Amino acid sequence: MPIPLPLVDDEPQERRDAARNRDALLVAADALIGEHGVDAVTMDAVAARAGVGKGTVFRRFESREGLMAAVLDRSETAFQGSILSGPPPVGPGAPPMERLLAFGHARIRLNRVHGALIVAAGRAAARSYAAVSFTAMHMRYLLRELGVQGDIAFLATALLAPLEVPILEQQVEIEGVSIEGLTTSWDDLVRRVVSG
Amino acid sequence: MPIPLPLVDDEPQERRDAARNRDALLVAADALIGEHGVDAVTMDAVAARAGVGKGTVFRRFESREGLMAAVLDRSETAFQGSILSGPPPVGPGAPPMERLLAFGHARIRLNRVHGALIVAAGRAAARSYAAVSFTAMHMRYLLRELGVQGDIAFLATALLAPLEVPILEQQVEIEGVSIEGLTTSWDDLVRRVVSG
DNA sequence: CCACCAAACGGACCACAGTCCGTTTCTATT
DNA sequence: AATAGAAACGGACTGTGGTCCGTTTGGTGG
Repeated sequence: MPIPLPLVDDEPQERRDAARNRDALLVAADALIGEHGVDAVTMDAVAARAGVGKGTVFRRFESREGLMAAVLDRSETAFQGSILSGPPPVGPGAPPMERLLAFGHARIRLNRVHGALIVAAGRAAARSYAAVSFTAMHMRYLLRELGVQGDIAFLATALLAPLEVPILEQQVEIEGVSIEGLTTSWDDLVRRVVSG
Repeated sequence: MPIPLPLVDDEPQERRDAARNRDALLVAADALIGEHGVDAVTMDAVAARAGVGKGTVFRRFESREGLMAAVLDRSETAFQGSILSGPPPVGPGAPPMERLLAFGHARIRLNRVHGALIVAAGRAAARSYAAVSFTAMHMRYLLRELGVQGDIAFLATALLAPLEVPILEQQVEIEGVSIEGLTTSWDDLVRRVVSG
């Protein structure tokens, strides 16, 4: 009589149909976003495209934000991968200051590309795969490497804040700043904070 | 035959009933927010309370965000007043660095109090009485007074960004930072940026 | 005082996020 | 293979933001 051995896998394990539907929904959402843009994608449409009822969508993803966060997850995971094991200067191997600057540039580019999706994911993004906490953690790590004194956690937040989507949008769309201008200004900010 | 003389007042001037309704709607919204909190206030409820049709609400304020921005406007105008002509150190009279720090503290307090309303006003807040652009302008002015070199506009944005409502909320609600901790950390950030 | 009409009104109507609950499907157990 | 019960399903239903358009009203020129 083999005992179930609840090792790492303590989740009650998803039923086969549930897993299938989750995949189908993510594929459908991804496709619809690609075709019509994030803002035009409705939950009914996603459900219909995946061939499931609407209730199923909400059972799996809680809310529209939750679904968007799940879609976003793929690209965020890739981003994390490039930090953890990608080529320098974003990945390991470059000196901390170079990594820090490169990280910011990458984040700016990514936030410009996925802006609408990130906004649509809202606070659900923070809850799910913890994009927020991962980037903050990495930031704090780099600041520590650089020997920065003071409230590292807050300084990390403060350096990340101007890279947030709404602020980037304000700068680019309304004040007409270019991406290059943005990155060089951010570099300046980083140097001030680090050397301060 | 007197000519209409389109002086400063080039707006076509609001009709009497329209003005009355706009006031009634703002009063109703204010009251409902006070009674039930921002998130529980529906446009139907505001219309009913003001004794007008729903169409009228949207004619006046465009959207829910627009209405919230209009309600918010009062307190933002007061805030601006305290900067332009209030007592130091927020108002004029104190040395720039003191004013800058005091400004941040005031903004943090205000954003904590009006958080939900500010979020509900969303991007409409930026459009309307330009809370965003006013604070940014003031910030730039103070940085210039302090002789800061570099991209003043961006540095102003960067110092303002960690004071934004969602980031403040993240810090306070999730990371459990106290308001005092927040203000002293922000002070540190300011000193780094200014002296950098 | 009247007639005119642009502006404002109001509430039925629509679209979409999110809920509810009776029905179906999976899987563990025998 | 049969069965039971938990989990998942689906789609009708609800609440709310936002639109539309036929009706009313307030200002103006005669």
